[in-house]
Amino acid sequence: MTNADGQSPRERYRDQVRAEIKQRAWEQLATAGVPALSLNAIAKQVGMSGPALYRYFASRDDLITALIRDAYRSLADTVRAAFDSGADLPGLAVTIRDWARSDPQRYFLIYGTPVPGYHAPDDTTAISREVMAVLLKACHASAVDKPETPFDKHLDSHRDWAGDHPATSATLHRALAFWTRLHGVLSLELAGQFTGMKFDPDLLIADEVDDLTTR
Amino acid sequence: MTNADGQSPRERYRDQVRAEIKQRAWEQLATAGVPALSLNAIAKQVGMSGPALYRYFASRDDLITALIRDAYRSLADTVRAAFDSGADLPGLAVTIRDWARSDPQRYFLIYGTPVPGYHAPDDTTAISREVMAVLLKACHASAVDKPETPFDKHLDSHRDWAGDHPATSATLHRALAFWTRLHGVLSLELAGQFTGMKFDPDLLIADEVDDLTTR
DNA sequence: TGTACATCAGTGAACGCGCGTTCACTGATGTAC
DNA sequence: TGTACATCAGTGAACGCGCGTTCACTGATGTAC
Repeated sequence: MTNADGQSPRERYRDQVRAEIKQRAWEQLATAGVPALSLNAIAKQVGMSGPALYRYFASRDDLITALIRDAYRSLADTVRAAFDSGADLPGLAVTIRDWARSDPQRYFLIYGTPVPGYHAPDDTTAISREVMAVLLKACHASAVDKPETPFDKHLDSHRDWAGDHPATSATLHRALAFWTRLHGVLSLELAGQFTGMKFDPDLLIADEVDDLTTR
Repeated sequence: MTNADGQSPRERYRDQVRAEIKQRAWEQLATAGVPALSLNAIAKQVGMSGPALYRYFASRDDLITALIRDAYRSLADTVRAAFDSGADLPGLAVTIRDWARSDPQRYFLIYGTPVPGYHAPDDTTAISREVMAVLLKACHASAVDKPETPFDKHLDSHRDWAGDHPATSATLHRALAFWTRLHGVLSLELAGQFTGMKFDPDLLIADEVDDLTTR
């Protein structure tokens, strides 16, 4: 028997349990970080025995991979939704910052310290490009006349990477700088590196993004 | 008996062994990351039994703390040395990037994903301020006329943090932006986020720093 | 210079722990006639 | 609608592992007279 979703009850149940496992995993991640993520601990929180988890995830790595994928997906959806409802670059910056602050460890799962040897699944780079595509559109919209820099010329010869986007070097440049500047402030903020410095990171981000589209 | 250093032979030996332990720890860190850092594995590499390490470090956390301290110290010394031999902001950027690339995990030990709950020792913030002090000096030297932004005004009321440095808001602002911009590009580069994008991160950094002191 | 003692580096055995994972099995849920 | 069978979620016991850490002890190195 299949219901309206085209899913059998068993499939629905599976998805629900998978979701709950991931939910608990996120909680554990938020409070103790990746290294402390333990399958047995998660199982206990979900209310079942350790081995039962293996019905839903093939291994610990498999679970983490799923979390990474979800993190990317969530970020891409958030950014796209913001853009679609008319957010400009400063707006996108605020959106991304809010998203990151709502779960710092999720942000770091994507952009944090890489584990030597570990390679993220291929499809995450596709989602990553998806985010960049939105940024490119937003940067295209906020065009501004600026003198060309050597880096612009450098991008000129490597533009293929952006795919089918009709992006000028200046647009590419702006998208890259938006990304790196935002990440620079945001990751240091989330890591607590600004503690005691008594300034509002939000204003610095606003200034950095503003500098990109004006001046 | 004490020698010219004011150290007894035993003290000298202790320091040497401590240094070798840390050396092996760095190697392990570089190839497997913090979570995989194991006292027993290090001991084996140094050529002694596991428990012997406890003569030199009180615990695993104690060793990691020492590594963090050394990382900060190394960065501060490197930056100061570069500045003292006349490096300007672009030069400092290159110096820091080289330092980071020579041992990415060391960089991430300082600026990477924070472990929830763990707090770095207090004196590291002092070393951190030391680095910032050099940046402030370098930024002071490369003064440039720019229109005042809202963030400049914001810094105006929180300037105390810089300590005794005679820094204007604009200088503070430039030092902060230098730090966050450099970290933004550098950390994404080291994390491999630019893979396949076919541009030279070095040029982006140069451009970002250049934008700070000109234009 | 030689002897008695104290210091301290390093060993090997052991403890307890929690981890990821496998396996044989039970019992409930769905499917086919 | 009822029965026979297949599917599959979940359990409990068990395995092997490597971890950090403690402890009692040995043997070498330094110190004091």
